[in-house]
Amino acid sequence: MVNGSTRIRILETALDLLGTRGVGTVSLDDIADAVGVRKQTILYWFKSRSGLIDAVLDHAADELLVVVEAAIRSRGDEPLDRVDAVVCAVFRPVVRRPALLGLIREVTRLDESHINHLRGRLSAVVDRCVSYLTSEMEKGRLRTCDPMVLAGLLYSTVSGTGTEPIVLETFGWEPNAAGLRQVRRELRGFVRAALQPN
Amino acid sequence: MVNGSTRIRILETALDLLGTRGVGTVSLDDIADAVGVRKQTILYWFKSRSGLIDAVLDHAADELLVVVEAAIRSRGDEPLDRVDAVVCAVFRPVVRRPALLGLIREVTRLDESHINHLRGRLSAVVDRCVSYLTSEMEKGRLRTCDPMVLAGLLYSTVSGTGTEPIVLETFGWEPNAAGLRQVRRELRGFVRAALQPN
DNA sequence: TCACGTCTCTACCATTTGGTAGAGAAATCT
DNA sequence: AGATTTCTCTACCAAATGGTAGAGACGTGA
Repeated sequence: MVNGSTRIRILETALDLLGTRGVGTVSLDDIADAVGVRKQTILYWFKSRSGLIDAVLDHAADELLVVVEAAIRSRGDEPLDRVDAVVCAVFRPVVRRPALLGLIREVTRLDESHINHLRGRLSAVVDRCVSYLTSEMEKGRLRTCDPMVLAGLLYSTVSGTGTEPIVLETFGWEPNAAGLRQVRRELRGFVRAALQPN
Repeated sequence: MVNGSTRIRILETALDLLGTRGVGTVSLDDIADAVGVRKQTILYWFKSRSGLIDAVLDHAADELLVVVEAAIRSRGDEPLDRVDAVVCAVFRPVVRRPALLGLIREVTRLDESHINHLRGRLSAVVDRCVSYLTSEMEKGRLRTCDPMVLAGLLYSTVSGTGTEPIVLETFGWEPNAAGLRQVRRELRGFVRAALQPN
């Protein structure tokens, strides 16, 4: 069944292009060229540019949810280890698929319908993370603070790390694998130090 | 002298639009409409769209440099207070001018020449921050870690906070002044905890 | 008054955009 | 074999884009 194959290729390519170059600067022709088909092939599989974007957002959400869900379930009882695992999980796309967090960030540029679409997909995991942080704080096993704000801060730190390579090069960061490993190491230390119960 | 007034209005408006909606999704006509002139008036003041963008980047860099420079010089000797002051300084545009950090983030979408342009403007402050962190770490007054990476992490945290409002609403953040104050409070606590010398 | 620089306008252009119409190849079903 | 569905193509369109050409309004100095 050749079915699906083209559709998937379009989705993957669109995710990469939209995520790295921005929703506004990528045309259907750009995506079609990268896939190796004509624009009309894209419009056969997706009813419009907007429909394609929704599908790509879904695709991105799926990819992110899988790794985060796995990380939430992993490891032992110690909350610092567990937070660490989730941070590493969200950090993984920074290395392997820089476009992913970039695309999610792009949601700010889209209209209400796309926003709600993505929000619906992500809210479950977010809620889970927040309520986990809450319960561990109540037990005194994490530094006490606002868990929603903390979760958001953690996310924007990781997300910024992956989506502003150019700005961060100004800080002297090396945009290669070794540099990213170094960043991840420091980030984990940073988060651990920040969450240590008082 | 009416001179300059129109030019400045274009710069300010362009900064807001480009920063909030993204470089790719804002046309000269959009900017002209917002200013209340015709597109050709913009092209009288700036030789092309690309020239306008460079000028806007300069404008943004100026605005950011002023507040950061002031913060670096401020307050006493205690490094945690000083870092706190700089974080607050960079956080201020998040509240008063959300477009500013958004625009700087957009540099990732631009081409080499714009990138180098902005980098040249920002590198001095960045260097200053990094060498300050280095010297305080050597004195054992901050938790020891890689100062370049730390500076970058701090920046991406603040920047993410200001440029991903939509994503962060998913975390339950309130996008109003009170909500932002709360975020800033937590952020400062987070940074302080993370930098405490061991 | 006249010339000149400043500032904004209307009118236009080539290119690119998202999207439509519909035909042709090829597999699949009956 | 004939009919139908799946998939990709060429050809086109109206709208929007960045940019050019050039004229008109306006004040200022000689």
